[in-house]
Amino acid sequence: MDWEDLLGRRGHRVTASRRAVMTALESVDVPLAAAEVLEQARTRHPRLGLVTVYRTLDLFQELGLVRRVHREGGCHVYTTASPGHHHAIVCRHCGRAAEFTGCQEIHALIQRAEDETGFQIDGHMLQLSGLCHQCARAIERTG
Amino acid sequence: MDWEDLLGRRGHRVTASRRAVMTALESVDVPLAAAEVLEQARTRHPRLGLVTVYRTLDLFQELGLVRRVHREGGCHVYTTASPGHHHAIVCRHCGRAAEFTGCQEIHALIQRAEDETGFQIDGHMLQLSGLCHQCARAIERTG
DNA sequence: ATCCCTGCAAAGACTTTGCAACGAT
DNA sequence: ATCGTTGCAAAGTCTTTGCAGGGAT
Repeated sequence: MDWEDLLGRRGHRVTASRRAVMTALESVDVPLAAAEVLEQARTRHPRLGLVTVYRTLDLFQELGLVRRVHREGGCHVYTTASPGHHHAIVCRHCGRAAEFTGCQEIHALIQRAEDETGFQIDGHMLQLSGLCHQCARAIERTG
Repeated sequence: MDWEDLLGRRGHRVTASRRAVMTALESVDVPLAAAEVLEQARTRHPRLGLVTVYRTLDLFQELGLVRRVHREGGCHVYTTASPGHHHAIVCRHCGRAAEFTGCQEIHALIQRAEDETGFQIDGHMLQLSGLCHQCARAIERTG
């Protein structure tokens, strides 16, 4: 089912703001903070405000359309909650992102974590950090 | 090695504030937010201020004495940490936390990701979500 | 036309910074 | 005596709330 249909069925309206927020999240493969969603979404809908971004992300999360995860440094990031899932690698220097799919290794780890802790684990979010090839070389040169 | 010795060796001082913070964390088996640490610790050291709690928790975290984990609702909670690299999992329902050890599986995944993307990866953030044993059972019973 | 949604401003929650006094070594 | 540490106040970051006008249905 399309997310616009879902909104309609739950009595919510489909607006330009909401389309812009959803498009922003769909256009990148990295989770975005609210302020980053705003920046992205304003390219399509310049009148958009940060408050609306927060409210829209809350709504989308309630409907299961996006997932809210924590980021080191104190703010939350939001990502589309597609059933198929991906992991992101973000360059700490230039922000370039690469996507990395498949997590057989993580499933094994989760299995072990469940055994060790007794928790029933139903989701995971892994983000790798480091330097992309270009930045790693540039930094090597300049010391 | 005792944490007070560790502080000394790294050039940090052992103070009443730091003892009060450490005792507060050790006295409970649930992770505490900074404000909760303050409340606890003031029973032993009434002059303690919130700023010092934050600074002390930061220091302890750098030294690997406490672990900072995220809690739904926007603030961080701190818990005493056993040495070594761990990941924390927090129960989505009651907030109880557990640690699990080792991430050989992640290292294998990182190796593969480096080969595939050309990134030089030097860190990872893994967040598991789920329910602790008690909450999983409670929810099962109530439907 | 209805009433949900939006943007602005302001408030709120959590955390960090500046600085002078204090205290562990 | 030295210099790391503390507490207060103030500032900063992230997020939520109040309200009147605007837009989807």
